[in-house]
Amino acid sequence: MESMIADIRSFNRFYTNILGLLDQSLLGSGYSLTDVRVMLEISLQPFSTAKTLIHQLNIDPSYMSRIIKRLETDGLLEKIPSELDNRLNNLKLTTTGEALIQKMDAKSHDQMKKLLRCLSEDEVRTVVSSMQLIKAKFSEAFYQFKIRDFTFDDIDYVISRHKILYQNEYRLTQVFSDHVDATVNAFAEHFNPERECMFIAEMSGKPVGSIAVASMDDQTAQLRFFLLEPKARGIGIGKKLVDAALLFCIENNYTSVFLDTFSDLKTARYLYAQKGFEIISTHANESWGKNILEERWALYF
Amino acid sequence: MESMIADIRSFNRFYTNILGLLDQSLLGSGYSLTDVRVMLEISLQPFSTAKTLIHQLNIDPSYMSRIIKRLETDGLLEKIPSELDNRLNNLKLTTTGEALIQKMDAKSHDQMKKLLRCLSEDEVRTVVSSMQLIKAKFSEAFYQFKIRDFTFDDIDYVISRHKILYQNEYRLTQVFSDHVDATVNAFAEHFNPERECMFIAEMSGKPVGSIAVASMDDQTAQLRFFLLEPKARGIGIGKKLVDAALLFCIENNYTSVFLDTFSDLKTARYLYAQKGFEIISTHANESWGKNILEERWALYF
DNA sequence: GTTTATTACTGGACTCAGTCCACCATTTCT
DNA sequence: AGAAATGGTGGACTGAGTCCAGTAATAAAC
Repeated sequence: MESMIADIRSFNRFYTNILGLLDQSLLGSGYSLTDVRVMLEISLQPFSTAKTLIHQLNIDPSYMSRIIKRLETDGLLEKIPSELDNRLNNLKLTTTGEALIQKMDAKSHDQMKKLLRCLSEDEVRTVVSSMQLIKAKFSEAFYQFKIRDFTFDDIDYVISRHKILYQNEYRLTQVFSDHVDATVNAFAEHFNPERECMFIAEMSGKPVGSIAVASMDDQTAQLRFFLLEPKARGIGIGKKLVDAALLFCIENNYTSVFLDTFSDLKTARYLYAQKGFEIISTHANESWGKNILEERWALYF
Repeated sequence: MESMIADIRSFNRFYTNILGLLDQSLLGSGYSLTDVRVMLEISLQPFSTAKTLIHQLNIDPSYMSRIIKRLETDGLLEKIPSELDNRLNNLKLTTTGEALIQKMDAKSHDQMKKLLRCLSEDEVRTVVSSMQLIKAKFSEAFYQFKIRDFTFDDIDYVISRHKILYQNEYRLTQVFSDHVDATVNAFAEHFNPERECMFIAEMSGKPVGSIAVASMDDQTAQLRFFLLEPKARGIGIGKKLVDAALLFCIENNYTSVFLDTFSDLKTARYLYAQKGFEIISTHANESWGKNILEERWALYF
């Protein structure tokens, strides 16, 4: 065991060097790693506020204020005063900002591609699966998360976090809040344990996410209330939640599942696409906030 | 391929966080990561000079000067004026300095151990082997390795690195150093290119390892001077060196090969056993250091 | 054997990233 | 309504690291 720990520490030193070399791609852009992380986060979740970024990226509030100010004067992002709370400013990259992020992302992607040019596709595949194993085990070691059935005590969590996270991240209106209140409560009230389910993701004993399967008819299920706390993102929990829900659908002989989401939720949309979902209809919904493009995704087993 | 690159980059972001958390073990020590890297390097290679550190760790000369000065006034290292060149100062950690490094190393080790406590030994084993795979493939991608015949210019490298590495890693005495000096020089002097060979492993053009085949008689060869720099370990180069040496033995009609090693060299011993070597005799040798159990391994074709 | 160039190192002045603290405006709690 | 909490901001500061201009010692050139 001792020698394995030494091996892991040796890998850490090795990988520190690798990451150091890779970070040099940002050099010369005039923006620090932190600046880029901020822009990336805003790009992934438009209508973030300074607050959410401070927590997600673990940056000093004062420093964040300065970064945002600088990026704003550089024309890379714009502040949109929140209608719900005058202290808040929703943040959104300008087209210039998006373009810069895209350019950096492409550059970093190319750099990695170039690095891997001397490895065969099969070799890269083994590397990727090794990385996934490490990520999974380390997430487990660091955070201890699990997915469990919900209890009625979780309803409050699901409602309040849904409201807060969506409001903060996507600047949705009170109409959306009321909608969440109503639908979650209705779901819980008419809950049919034979045909429906709700799962809660826990990280170190605290709920950090949710997903539900609601029965539409004998053949058709709907995924609902899919939520993941920012701090729990990017370690495969979202995927596991969706997997658990889809497994439930298959086991219960549903032949199709659909879900409603909107175009800003990029990570979630990527996950749906990966699972085989396809967009079957879209429509603008202005009552939940400005410029919301609702989408209905469906998957047929 | 594109999505695999995305996966790798996702792993990089994840692992950046992990490493960030781990680095916090240094916090509160009053020394920066750079300070520690400097001390570690001096600890591994005593009598380094500022010059060598500047190149090895890629630190600004002026900054290095300041770091050294600070560590000196803190009583962690001492400057020993070089007798050959008055501009040079040889650097050596004081016992306080060594103790500090040891303490930090132990702390870092414990931290990792604690982190892994919720994983089974088997799980850790899979993590370690995944890491080794990544290290091997990335090393291949980042650095270019090759194994080549030695030239007489390599003799100095083989002697000096043998001394330094064995002294650092196994606390061997001056007697061992002298022995290396004598045997390597003797080998080079009486070198018979028809029946003997020495291979050098190179990483990005710099020697990182060696192995030699010495002729004992028509039938019997001896493996000698097997060495691999720490940074080049764990990526299959040692195996390649031994393979090259054994191939040479077979091609030159030797019927047996033997080698002398000692019981502390666990990784090397594992490699020998894998190749079919067996221990044919052991004896304690106290003149090279404390508690050295010498072993003679042999392989018959 | 003196001049010139190079090397190893050093100190001053500076930049840049990030932190700490005090403060304001707004919102929430009671 | 008043107290407490929240989101955000600017001033002053620290600490890491860089740039440049030296100095002393050594090596090379003529």
